[in-house]
Amino acid sequence: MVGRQFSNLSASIVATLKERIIHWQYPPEHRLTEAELCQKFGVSRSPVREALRTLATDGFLKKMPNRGYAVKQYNLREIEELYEVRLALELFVVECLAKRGTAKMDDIDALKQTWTCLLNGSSKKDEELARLDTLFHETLAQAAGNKSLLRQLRAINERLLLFRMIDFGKAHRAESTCHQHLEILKRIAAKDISGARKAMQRNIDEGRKNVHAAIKDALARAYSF
Amino acid sequence: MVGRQFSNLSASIVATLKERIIHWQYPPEHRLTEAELCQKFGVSRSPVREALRTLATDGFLKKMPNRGYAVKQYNLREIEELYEVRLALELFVVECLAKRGTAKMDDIDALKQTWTCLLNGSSKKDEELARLDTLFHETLAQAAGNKSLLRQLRAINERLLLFRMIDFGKAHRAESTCHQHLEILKRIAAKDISGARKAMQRNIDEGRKNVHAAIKDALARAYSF
DNA sequence: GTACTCTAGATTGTATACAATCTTCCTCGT
DNA sequence: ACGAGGAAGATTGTATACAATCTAGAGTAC
Repeated sequence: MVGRQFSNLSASIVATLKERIIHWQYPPEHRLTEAELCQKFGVSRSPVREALRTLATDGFLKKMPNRGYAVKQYNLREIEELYEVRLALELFVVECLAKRGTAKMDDIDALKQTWTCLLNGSSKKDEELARLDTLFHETLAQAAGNKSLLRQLRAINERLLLFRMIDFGKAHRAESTCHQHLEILKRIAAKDISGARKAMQRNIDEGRKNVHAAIKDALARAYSF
Repeated sequence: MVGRQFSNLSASIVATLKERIIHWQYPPEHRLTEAELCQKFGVSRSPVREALRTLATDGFLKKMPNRGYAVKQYNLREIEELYEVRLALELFVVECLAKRGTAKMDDIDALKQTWTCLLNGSSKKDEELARLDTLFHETLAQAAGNKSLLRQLRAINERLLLFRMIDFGKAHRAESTCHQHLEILKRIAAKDISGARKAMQRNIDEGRKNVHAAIKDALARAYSF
């Protein structure tokens, strides 16, 4: 939270808690009550209530009637579902882009450059790589020009970040991701719709498979408190 | 709001306002302030605040900093975007169903029966038809077994209801909708993936086109106060 | 030992009061 | 006539108090 300022306490609390949840600083199913957070943040219940409500609708917390909120523990099935929604949206995105052809190609050229560099040695840290990967997919969505779709994709990616960060801990992932991303860009430029879709599907499916394993690691780690 | 009970005032206010907005009982861009709603509903600011916030994140209201909230007026582009997201999600749904084949076919058989009946004369009122159409698409999504996707689709459809109700005012739409829906079901049953996708695309595209015209009607009507 | 009841605490839902900020419009000076 | 400045009102953000409901655990009867 260094540097960033928020207009109200509620937004600040949302950002702080989201950050903590994404970095696994709470055990799964950890309970959060209004009173407790009021104390810790030194504010009244009003902003805390708003923050909890927001986090629940965003899928980071779940509400337990009369028992407060708890950090939502996604199970394998739910994560698969999120990946499926992502797949549905992103297949549509690459189809749009491949159809359209040359419009807005400057963004896409920039992506090509970034990921070519990444392939040629310039290694990055895990978290940075996860960030660039997210940026890749969101840039494509942005180029497709549908703000509503972009917003939904961002919401999903934010939730999946919890697991993707673990995924990118594996070094070998970096190289294959580069190849996959460049393949997607190539197919789009060539207006090869079905090829672009298949390339995107491969990319997302590999992520999904790796996350499968990563989740087990993560859960093991999380429960080892 | 007859019959339905809500656990808290906030939920009740959300439902009431949503209903009113969907039925065009507010002029576009109509402003809603906390104080005003407190008076009208006879409650305090706390539940009203929560309700307004919820409606804003659901896309029914937009927040204007320091100037309260206003009924969101969607422009053509934004509606197109919502239709695109719907298309992306629903193409994925029919692809899943067509791949899977026979599982969960009881739901789909029920749909086939409903829409065959509708084709053979049993005419319905506009609002009922819009409801059945929504149900058709949501049943397919449910059959695909992805709760997250279903939730997103519902959120989108709820917003589009504002325009779809006008669309279904046209009588000729009913018959062609029946044919399209039955075609989709047939292709799914035949495991014809690309055929099912195309049929779904035709169905959604026709809706989109009609809504284009409907919006102009709606806006003309709404602004004629 | 088990099941039932009742109470104390926990927790949220709602109302209200106060503070801070922004908007708007009026006034005053040029 | 026109723009700057300021004051009153509108509006939200935050804190706090009270009410209602649910949970959980202790104690008791059998």
